[in-house]
Amino acid sequence: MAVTLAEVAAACRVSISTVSRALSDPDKVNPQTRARIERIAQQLGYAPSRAARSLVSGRTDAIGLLVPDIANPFFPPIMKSVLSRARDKGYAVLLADSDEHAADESELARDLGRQADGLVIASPRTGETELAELAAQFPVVFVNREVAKAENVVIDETEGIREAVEHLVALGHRQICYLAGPRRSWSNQQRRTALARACTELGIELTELGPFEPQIQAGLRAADLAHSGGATAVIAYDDLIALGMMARLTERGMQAGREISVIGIDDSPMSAVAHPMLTSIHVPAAELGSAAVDLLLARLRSGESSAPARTVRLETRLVIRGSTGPAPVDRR
Amino acid sequence: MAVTLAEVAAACRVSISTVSRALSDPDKVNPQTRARIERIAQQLGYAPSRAARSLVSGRTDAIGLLVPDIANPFFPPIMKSVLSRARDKGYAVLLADSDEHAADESELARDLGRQADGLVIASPRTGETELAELAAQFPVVFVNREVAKAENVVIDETEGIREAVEHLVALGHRQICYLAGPRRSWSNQQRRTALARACTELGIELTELGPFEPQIQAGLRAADLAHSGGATAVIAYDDLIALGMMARLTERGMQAGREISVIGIDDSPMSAVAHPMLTSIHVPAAELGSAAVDLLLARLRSGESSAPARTVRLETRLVIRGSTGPAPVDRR
DNA sequence: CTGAAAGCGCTTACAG
DNA sequence: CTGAAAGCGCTTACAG
Repeated sequence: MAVTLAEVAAACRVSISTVSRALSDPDKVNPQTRARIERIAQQLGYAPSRAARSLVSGRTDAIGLLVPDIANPFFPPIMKSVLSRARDKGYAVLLADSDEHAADESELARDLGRQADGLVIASPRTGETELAELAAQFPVVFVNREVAKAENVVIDETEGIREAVEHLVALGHRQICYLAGPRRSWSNQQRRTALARACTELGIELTELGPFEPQIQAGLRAADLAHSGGATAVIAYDDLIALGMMARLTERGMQAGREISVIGIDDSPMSAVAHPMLTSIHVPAAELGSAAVDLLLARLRSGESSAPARTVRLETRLVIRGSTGPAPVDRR
Repeated sequence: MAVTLAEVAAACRVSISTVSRALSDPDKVNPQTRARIERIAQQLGYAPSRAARSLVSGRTDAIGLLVPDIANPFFPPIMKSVLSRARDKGYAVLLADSDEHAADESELARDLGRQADGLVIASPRTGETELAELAAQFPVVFVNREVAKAENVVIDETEGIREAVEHLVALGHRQICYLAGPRRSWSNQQRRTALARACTELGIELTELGPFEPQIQAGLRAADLAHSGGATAVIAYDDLIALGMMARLTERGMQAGREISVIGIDDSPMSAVAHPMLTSIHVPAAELGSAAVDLLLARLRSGESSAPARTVRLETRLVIRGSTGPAPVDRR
């Protein structure tokens, strides 16, 4: 079917080796014959067999990307930057989605790992031990989770969360409710810890509801719970929960920023759709993806063991919009 | 590094051929030795080299998926169903995103095609001729676009659009404005044609604005244009434009379903976030993806030429929510 | 600068 | 039922 090196060689009346060199290591070949070979290869529509090349090189020139849920708007921006960075560097991307099933992550990752040179695993829910095993087996970079001795790209929400709490305090809120994400989520732990510290330092009372799945549906449920609980301000685990909460408030004739203030985390593009627009903690999604690819490729280049595992930490900041406002007087 | 057939063979004291057969064609091998081989292969953690297998079989067991923009919520549900169906059938998925650049599609598709057994291309913007060339070069299934002589899975919006127009007529609207999508978009053509016919048949006046990019931002712009144009109802090319329009209306103190009715197309999950919730034409995204994979694998199995190209057509229907309401009396 | 040859890890007729 | 051998399409020392 496809044109092979042998056919090009025959057409050029040179050996296979020469064609191979002319195409992949041009300096080692006479400029004139090289030019001729290149021309003829072009005419014949020669494209090297990936499988053959891979068999001898031991590389696949592909990386695997594992995500818990493509439909969660948090991930597409990360994925897009992974794709574009990978492509720039000559790598294809194999995709898998665990559909939020922690139990499937390991198997999916292993399958990907077998077909790729390395893996980028976003927001894994799997236990630390299992992830460490994965990282021992394949070159892996974790995104949005810090696994000991592995390479990670994480979000440092300390600053963004502190800004959020200060913002609420300035608006007169004295009690904040955290709408927790999945119990086993690493970033949920990070966020609640950062929040607890900020509240303590600023002398604010902190309560918690949840856990909630990172889905709009869960946010609807959260809204009624939070409101009946008497909170004047909530910070949600993510934008989806926050947006769901706002939708439910509106449905009940209330409005975020008036009866109750709502802050999300992620600052996904959807924030602009809600009314009022969602105040959210901005997470640099694009950098998350490109940093992950850079880290992974650096590791592949350095040949496994050499460099010590690194964790890249990206900053967050608060983006203020309409869903936060003064604490209502009667509830303050 | 990885365990090879030869190592397993040595450990079992049989030939490579026997190990190969025991593992991939068990019937051809003595049950007892087979059991022993399987056990030892397992112990050694043997996993066949994809590259080697691919080199002899000529297959990659991967399919390529090309999408114009992962961040557009229309695509993730389709992608998820492609991923899950492909996995069920033992195929990996290579992903590429053209970032809405029609000019890059062909090259991306060609690159994917070289590394996969076949391609699923969603909503391509490229010209018909070029797509036909692609389809001649690789096994391809187009999603959301009908390319002559190729395999396609498309949406038949006739029914959904007719329901939408009937719905608006019942609410007293007599003039509908279509917020057009990208000029070269195939589904934009489909939608405006279906809309024109429905309006003619129901004696409704149809105007058009645009083209607009399928993004929230474009919807904001569309809102002011549509409102100043005097329309009492709009049908947008997709949910993103519709949602952007609603956000802008709210910003200006108006509300969809009151001053102006808004209908989207796609019925993406985001529809539930807006207030009021968006009336939209439901598109069966999951079926779109699985049908595409089924069609592609059928083609791969049948070995190219045999079966004639098929087009699978999926039905749409209107989902009524709060963004449509009676035509305002003063403008009617 | 160029060619012959070995080898990457499998699968699969072909003998036995 | 099992083994020896050829071959899939490349790359890369090794000679010349």
